[in-house]
Amino acid sequence: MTVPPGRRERKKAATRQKIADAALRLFLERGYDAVGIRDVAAEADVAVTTLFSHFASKEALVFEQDQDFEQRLTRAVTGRAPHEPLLPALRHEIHALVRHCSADGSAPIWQMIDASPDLREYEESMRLRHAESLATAIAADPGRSQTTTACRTIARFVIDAYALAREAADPEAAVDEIFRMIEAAWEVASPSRRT
Amino acid sequence: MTVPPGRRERKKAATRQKIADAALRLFLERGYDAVGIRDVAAEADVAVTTLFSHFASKEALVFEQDQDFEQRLTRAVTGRAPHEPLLPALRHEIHALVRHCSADGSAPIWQMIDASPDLREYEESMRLRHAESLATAIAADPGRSQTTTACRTIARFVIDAYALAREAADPEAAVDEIFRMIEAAWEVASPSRRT
DNA sequence: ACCGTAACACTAACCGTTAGGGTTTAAAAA
DNA sequence: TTTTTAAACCCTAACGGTTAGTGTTACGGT
Repeated sequence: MTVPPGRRERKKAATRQKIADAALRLFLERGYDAVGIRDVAAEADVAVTTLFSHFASKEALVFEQDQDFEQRLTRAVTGRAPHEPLLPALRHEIHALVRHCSADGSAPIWQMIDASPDLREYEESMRLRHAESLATAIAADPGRSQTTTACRTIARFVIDAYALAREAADPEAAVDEIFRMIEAAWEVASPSRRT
Repeated sequence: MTVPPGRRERKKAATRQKIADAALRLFLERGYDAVGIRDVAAEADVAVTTLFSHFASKEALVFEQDQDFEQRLTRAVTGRAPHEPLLPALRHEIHALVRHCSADGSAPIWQMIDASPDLREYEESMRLRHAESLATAIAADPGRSQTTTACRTIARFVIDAYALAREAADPEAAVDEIFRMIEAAWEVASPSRRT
């Protein structure tokens, strides 16, 4: 699996990128709704069926770069220092993600997403999937004694923090505010510390 | 507005009901995906355009009875006894809602929903809307000093409780467990009580 | 050199949804 | 009552995302 990728895989990746680039360009130029799948395919000079073999849906074209969101979250859990507490690590990661989406040169993209109900809905159900894998990561954390339900709950709360902070007037402050609430929730879910 | 509804409105309501009934019958018989909009319209003996003048989408046909979900939540907040605490009232309501969906004769419906990604996605974005109006209701509660962000956060958490409990092995116990966490989160969001 | 198959193309369709335009009929205005 | 308005309905046709069916090309392993 670590062999240098052959010409075939490179071509495939190039095609995928070509499609994603064409899509993003057209979407930003004319607006998401005003661009059809057939337009994107034509711009990228591929067949419609090819486009759909690379992307599962029109919405997926927009969230192409966002696959690492899930990884970053789970790694914030699994890849942290031995005795580093869980929630501050997650808070730090959410901070970074919020900053990445609001300050970056990717601002017009998020503007477009916020303007389209389809895209917002798609994003939300992405987040739900992310919450599930985050819950799994949390549940697998060594030395935990929380129930499965508690882990899934906290995972959802963390995803909520991201979603709510993005819409807040001061996103960074909102992350901190919500995480204070999450920490409290996490505390009472720990059967280890009795009052 | 309290006048007896005229013939016109009665006919309209009857048509709507006829469509909803036909849809549910076909969906349960053949499965949601296997039934097309044109099938439903034919079964209800109306035109496709008529169907869409009563229901915004195919998914909406399934959640027809579920419009009061939103109202029940906001009323649990706005319509409770003067000094009754907020969260126990919400917990009680969520308990009722969870019971209603899992025990009832509506079990096959929820089975169908859980089996269809489209329907799950639709439900989730419904819940988001519900969370928003719940947040508004909470923010409008007299004697509150929480921030807008805190109110929206708690509203989301409550909706999460519903969603997570429905998927848990013991839904009722899950509601209680999650609400313990929500209560803790709500506590730290209150600037009124200093440690 | 050869074969299996992954990547891509083309056509044609399916399905949810909407626009356009027309008919009936309940209800409000005259 | 008569007239007028408009809501509810119907039909046809289409649009746009998505998929099935069927080939064709060319890379990669043998």
